[in-house]
Amino acid sequence: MTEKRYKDAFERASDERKNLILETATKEFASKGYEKANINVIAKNAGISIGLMYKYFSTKEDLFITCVQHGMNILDNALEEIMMSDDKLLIKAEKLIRTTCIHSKKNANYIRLYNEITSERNPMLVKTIANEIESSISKKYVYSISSALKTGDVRQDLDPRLFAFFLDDILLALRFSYTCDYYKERFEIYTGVNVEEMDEEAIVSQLLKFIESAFTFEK
Amino acid sequence: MTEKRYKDAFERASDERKNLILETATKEFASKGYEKANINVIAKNAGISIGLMYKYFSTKEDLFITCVQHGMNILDNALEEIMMSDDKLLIKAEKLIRTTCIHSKKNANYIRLYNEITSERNPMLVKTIANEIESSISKKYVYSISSALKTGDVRQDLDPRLFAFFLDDILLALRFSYTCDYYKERFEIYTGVNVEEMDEEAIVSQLLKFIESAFTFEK
Amino acid sequence: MTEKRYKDAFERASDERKNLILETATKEFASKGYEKANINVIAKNAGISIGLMYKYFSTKEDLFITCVQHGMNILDNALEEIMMSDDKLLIKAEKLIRTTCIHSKKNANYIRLYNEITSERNPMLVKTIANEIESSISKKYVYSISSALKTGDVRQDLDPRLFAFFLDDILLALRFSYTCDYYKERFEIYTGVNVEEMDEEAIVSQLLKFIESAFTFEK
Amino acid sequence: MTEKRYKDAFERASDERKNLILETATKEFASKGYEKANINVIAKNAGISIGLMYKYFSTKEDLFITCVQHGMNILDNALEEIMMSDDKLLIKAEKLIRTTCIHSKKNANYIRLYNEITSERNPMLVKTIANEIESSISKKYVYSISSALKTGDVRQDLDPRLFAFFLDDILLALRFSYTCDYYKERFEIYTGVNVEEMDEEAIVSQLLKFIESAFTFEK
DNA sequence: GATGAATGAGGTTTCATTCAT
DNA sequence: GATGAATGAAACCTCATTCAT
Repeated sequence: MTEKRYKDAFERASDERKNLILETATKEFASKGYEKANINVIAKNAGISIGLMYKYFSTKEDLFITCVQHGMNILDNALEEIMMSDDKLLIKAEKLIRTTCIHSKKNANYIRLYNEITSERNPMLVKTIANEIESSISKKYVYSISSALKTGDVRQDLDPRLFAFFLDDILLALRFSYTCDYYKERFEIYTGVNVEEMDEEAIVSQLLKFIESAFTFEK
Repeated sequence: MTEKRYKDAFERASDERKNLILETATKEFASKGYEKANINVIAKNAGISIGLMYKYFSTKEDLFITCVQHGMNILDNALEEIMMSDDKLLIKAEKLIRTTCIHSKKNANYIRLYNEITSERNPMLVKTIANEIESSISKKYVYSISSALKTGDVRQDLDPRLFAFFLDDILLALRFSYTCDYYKERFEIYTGVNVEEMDEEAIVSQLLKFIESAFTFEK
Repeated sequence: MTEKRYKDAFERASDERKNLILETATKEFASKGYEKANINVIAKNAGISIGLMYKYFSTKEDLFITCVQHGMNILDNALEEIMMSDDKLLIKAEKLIRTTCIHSKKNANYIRLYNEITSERNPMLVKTIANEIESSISKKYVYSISSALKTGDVRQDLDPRLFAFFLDDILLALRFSYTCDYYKERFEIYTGVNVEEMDEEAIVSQLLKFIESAFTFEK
Repeated sequence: MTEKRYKDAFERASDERKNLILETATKEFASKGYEKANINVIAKNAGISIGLMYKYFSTKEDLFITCVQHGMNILDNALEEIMMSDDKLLIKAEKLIRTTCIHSKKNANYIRLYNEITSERNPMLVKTIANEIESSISKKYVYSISSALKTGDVRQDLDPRLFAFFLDDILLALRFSYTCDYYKERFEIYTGVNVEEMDEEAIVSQLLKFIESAFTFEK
């Protein structure tokens, strides 16, 4: 489903090499940003020649996109299990929040790439990437909420798609708050505490309250 | 309070010129991104020489920051009135949502700059900017929620700062959904409808439900 | 005799202003070098507008040359008295050395300009400046040595002009050693001591020996 | 011992190319001066792209310093043989003078760079370069004079380091007189004759007299 | 498959000088 | 006499991409 942006030669490379290249590139893109990241530097740090790099990826953009897709898969797998379970919505929500926190800390660089993509201007590219990244997750959200609607576990006057959207807005901001300098500072400004020093339980419990009420209350 | 990033010469320029420069620059930054924006092009489009541009701003970065600050002031003013009123929290929330929608459409380019800043890597700069942008708004939120806490208008077990944070997360995503290509696509993926074609009332009413419940429900 | 490189308007300015401009400019040229010195900065530091600066001097070069000429006059006056006295050559030499040391410390910036001129590439300009600077001094040297030749105070087989040249070579190096970073370091490398910390008497006495022998010994 | 200012890639280039680049650059620096020299022009004249130039040298400054070091090595080699011989001091002196004249004519551009360095303002850089250039030569001088002191070939009351300094002052001025416009003019003003047309023997014999006396005479 | 030398367009920034007021 | 806003050419340096080996 996701369009591949690497050449066949990359597929033929050893897993070790593939991972090394992707990790090295992700690190560079995450720390410098797309424009300032340097493909020649990435190649050197990954221990391959620039020529070989271009045997693997046609352009800088393709390398970047491949990194993004790779990160997206990791996130998707982490959520897959949670969302496909038979748990009630609020149980899922709690798992979702905890997983979001843990995953964001562990895969900080991929989240940073995600934020980077977010300000990309190439409309065609953006459309493609957004679909690759968001479709899968949004479907899981909407599916779970719709199921809860049918079982009467949530208020009946909610629009599942918009509520899924609002929910993800908060989780998205949380992810960025754990990983991107600007959002980290924003988090501290709002809460008065540095994310890294904040008690994770406080976030979980408060956010759970916020969501639980939002989804279940009905006048 | 916000540190100025323009030179005295810029202050001495006519209001007309100041606005033209800021608007031209904002347009360029918003459409190309910081790195790809071209100062020479901005100067030409603003009808001044590049030399004069550098009499007004020491660096490309300073010009960018000044644009961001300018956009932030506009947003801040728009919210000032709402947040400082005596309205109850939910009335404020409704006004807030509507204003966010309207303002985002009208000042799309400034919101785009905001998103751009968000992926900046210079930690010092980011810290400064984040404070300039977020402090004022966050204080308004927290103040309003805290007031509502005292008057008993909202549930007593909420943490005003975290709830303010969650609230702004959604409004932030909404702003970006109106203005940035990636978020536009994301919005459509979630809701099935293009933001520009969506009935604004649907957003307002659903988001209001979401917020109202989140803030007022208590087991 | 020295061609003036300032405009009439400069002459009409008050002495205070003239001195301030020349000193400010000399300082800038001495510390940054001709190319990197900034006329706009000089004007600002001298408390006049750049427009007025150009009413006083047609070009940056003219301002520079005027500074050089000014410094040269100061040096020339310091030597005038010594060289025109009736003292014997070696007495003159001693006074010359001492004066060179003192003057160099006091007028460091002018000496630095002198060194700067020395690497100028405009052949016409160089010719003019060299004549303005060197003619007067060289004549004094040659005259003094020639006199000493006639009175039999020095060896009869010396060429007064070449010996004057050799003598000035050393004094020139001494001047630069007191004022220019490179020559300061060179001095320390040769002598093992920083010029500023060296006992001036050591220099005087050794150089006097050097010169005395050179001029008076004959097989 | 001298710190290298070129990148590894430069070392890997062919000797022919290395020489061509250094000579082309030296020519440009010598004729225009450091500031006005144009790297793009140097690259073009050396027949390589500007990009490759920057693969060889990180900055304009590094290219310049490398040229200076290269010139210094040539000079150092020329003096090595003379100074390390068993000749008596005055024999060495004669060879030194002749070699200085010949070398200066043949390597005029390198001497010009030397003069250029002399007015550099970066104190750190100047210190480094001065040591790279002067240490080797000064040691040779001081060693030779000290030896002569022990064998009783020179006056016993001289300070070998200061006398070495005075000696080099004159040779330095001679080098510049052969190569730099300003010093050429100065030479002519002092001697009445253009350096290029002057009988080299006159210089050698007079300077030898000057030095011989200075070093051997004792009251 | 793998290398890395080579390219060159393009962008930020500086500053001497002009000129209308 | 005095101002300072305005100009714009020019230079250093970066880096994605190619291609011969």
